[in-house]
Amino acid sequence: GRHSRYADRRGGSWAVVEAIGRIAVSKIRVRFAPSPTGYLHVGGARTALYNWLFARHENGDFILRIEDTDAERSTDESTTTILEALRWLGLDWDEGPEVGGPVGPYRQAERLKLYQDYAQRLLDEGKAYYCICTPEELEARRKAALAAGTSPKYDGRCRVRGNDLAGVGGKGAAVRLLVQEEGNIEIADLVHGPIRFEYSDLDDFILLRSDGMPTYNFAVVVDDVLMGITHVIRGDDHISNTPRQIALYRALDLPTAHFAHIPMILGPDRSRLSKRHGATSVLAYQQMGYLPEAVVNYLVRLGWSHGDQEIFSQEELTRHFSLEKVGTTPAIFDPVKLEWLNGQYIKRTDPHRLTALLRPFWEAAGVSHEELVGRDETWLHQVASLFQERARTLTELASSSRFVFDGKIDRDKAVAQKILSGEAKARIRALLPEIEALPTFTAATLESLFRMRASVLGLKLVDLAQPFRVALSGKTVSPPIFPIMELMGWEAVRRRVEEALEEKG
RNA sequence: GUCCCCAUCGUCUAGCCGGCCCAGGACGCGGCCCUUUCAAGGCCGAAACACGGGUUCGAAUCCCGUUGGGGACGCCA
Repeated sequence: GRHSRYADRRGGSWAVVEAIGRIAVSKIRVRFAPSPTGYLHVGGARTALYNWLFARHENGDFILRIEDTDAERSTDESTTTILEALRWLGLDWDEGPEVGGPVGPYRQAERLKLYQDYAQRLLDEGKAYYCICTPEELEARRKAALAAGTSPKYDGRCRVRGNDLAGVGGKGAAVRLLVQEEGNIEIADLVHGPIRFEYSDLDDFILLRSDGMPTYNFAVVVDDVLMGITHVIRGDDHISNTPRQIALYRALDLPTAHFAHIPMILGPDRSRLSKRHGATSVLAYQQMGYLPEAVVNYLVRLGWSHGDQEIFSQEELTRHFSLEKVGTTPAIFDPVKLEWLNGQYIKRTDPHRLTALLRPFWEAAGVSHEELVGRDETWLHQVASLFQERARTLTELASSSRFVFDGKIDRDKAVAQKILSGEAKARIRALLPEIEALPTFTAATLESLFRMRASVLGLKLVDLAQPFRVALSGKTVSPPIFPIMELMGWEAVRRRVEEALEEKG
């Protein structure tokens, strides 16, 4: 069974025995292994999320590994950003950068010796060989093959030469795996079911580049083995890498991990999600005023479902998540539904947290820092809660509630002209002294005054309230105006209204 | 060119070890209700089993093929 797999594994290799000795043998172990060549995008985030949920559900370990073997493109800044995004989403890792762990280091660039040792072992056993073809030659041959409409596989020309170190020198040569020609490889994929490949479709792929750096496929297998990874959960686009990796497990004589390939997330044009499809960076959603739990909830439902349920708490997610319920169909990222979900989460957020989250967004919307710190907490909560029902993002909430503070307002000129003209202005002027004469300035007293005047004038309440709304907020869209007026206070209300009345047009 | 994956409303999906499905939920869209506006909420509506063959008393569900989409084939990951 799955829980005794480590016992089999112990015979495999000295390093494995050593590494595995340091971790619990019956635990599920999964990993998320981004390459630090950019920000964390929503596709990667969902892969991380599924790994994390699987680990939490199974009471296993979630490991973070940085795949930075491409020195050209990897940056520390990128690593930092990815870690930040994962933290923001609440995906904490049990082992990895910054937290350490028993089978580290967790950055591939710091594990080069390990890969070289394993490559040497394969070389010694005659399962790998040196290749002295230059990248330029290979590139030219590949292009020619593609242009000719034939298979661009490596032809194995260096294979026959043998590992004559005197001739090759080892230096400057790449190391390739000698792939057998007969037989097949079957992936027992936990999402797709069995997938079968022929060895003959594979070529002798490179393990170590001529500069000694490992390639992706090689480093992944060495690390997954040494880190005791039991389940590899990753994107569909890795299916065709899997037979290569399994060939490597076999050459190394080690039991393979379980694989689960999840379908990719596509753009609206059904092609791979990319920058031209708009915001794909996880942290961009933070900046646009999304709640991490909304993003998580949206992402988890892209490819996974639990009956008719749409909204899940984190506890429900870890309780219900299972790979069996992950679908096989690629999903299109729909920002509109994300926005809806975010609105749902904003509505459910308690005012304390909401207010805390809102501060930077209010400042970004033009509320001064002084104004913000000058207001007491309860007042801020009231403003936040008055607007929280109708906002879909924190940005939207902040900008629509900005006018309640003593900041400038952006009056919608067209609307203002229409609503604040003629008779409406006269009504506002007539009402101001009456409001001032009110014994108390509260939402309740304001509303009853407005209702009374409306009935005397033979108008609807809205006809009287609407001009005030526009005068105060600059827009027709806002929460109930009387509570807002109460929060603003009589002085601010009068000043705003008078400013609006003086405006031309 | 070779290999692989996928195929239910516009989108996310339920159903898929066959009958409970003339296909359910959600977003979005349209309408109505509620309402001082906008939202939120409630109710109603339009909207899908890619196509063709089988197997079967019976298929969205199983099999084959076609078409369409996607991925991989790198000294990128």
